[in-house]
Amino acid sequence: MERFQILFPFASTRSSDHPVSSSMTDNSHILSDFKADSTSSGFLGSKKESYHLVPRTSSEINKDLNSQGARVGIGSPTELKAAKKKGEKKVRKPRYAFQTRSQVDILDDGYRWRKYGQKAVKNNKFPRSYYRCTYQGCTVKKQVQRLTRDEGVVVTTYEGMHSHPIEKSNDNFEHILSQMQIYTPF
DNA sequence: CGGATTTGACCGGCGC
DNA sequence: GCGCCGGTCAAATCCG
Repeated sequence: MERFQILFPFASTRSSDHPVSSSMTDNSHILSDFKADSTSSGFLGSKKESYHLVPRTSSEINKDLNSQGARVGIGSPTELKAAKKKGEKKVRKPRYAFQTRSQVDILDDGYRWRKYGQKAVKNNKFPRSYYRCTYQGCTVKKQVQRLTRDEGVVVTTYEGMHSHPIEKSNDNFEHILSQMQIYTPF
């Protein structure tokens, strides 16, 4: 349960013919940016929430980069303290943050999302968008935010796990393949 | 007409 | 206790 890659077989734009191109080469600096920001940016750190990044050795980071591009796993319990209804949801929800180089904010992962909010973020000129999975009974949420520092980078934070099948018809192999190319520089 | 967005209001937690 | 801030709600609006 500590490997979250399965959450994200593919991430891409739905209708664009060309994948998220851009450079997978400067991932290294993306990661370091991420870390640097965590000290002062509004996204991480700051207050309580403290999504502290899992400590990694540089070699591990390298492995990650090799496997999939920048990915940051975060296991910070967002404990919702008050079980508002009947004391059912005191479950801590780990959040998982991903960084992706993309021109567009909407990364379609195969699930259906309904936007339920948008807020301006401090220290960031771009707004953050809040989405909820529309599958009945599914409470998975995600936030999407673009970095001011590098507007080519989109940070997606997932909260919760899907316990249902993907809603999209994934029979479009060509599409999937084109998505996979993103992660395979060779 | 029904479902998804938009957008300002609202709310709870935390720091001062 | 008050005000800021991040997150959510919900009414109005949009769009197929």
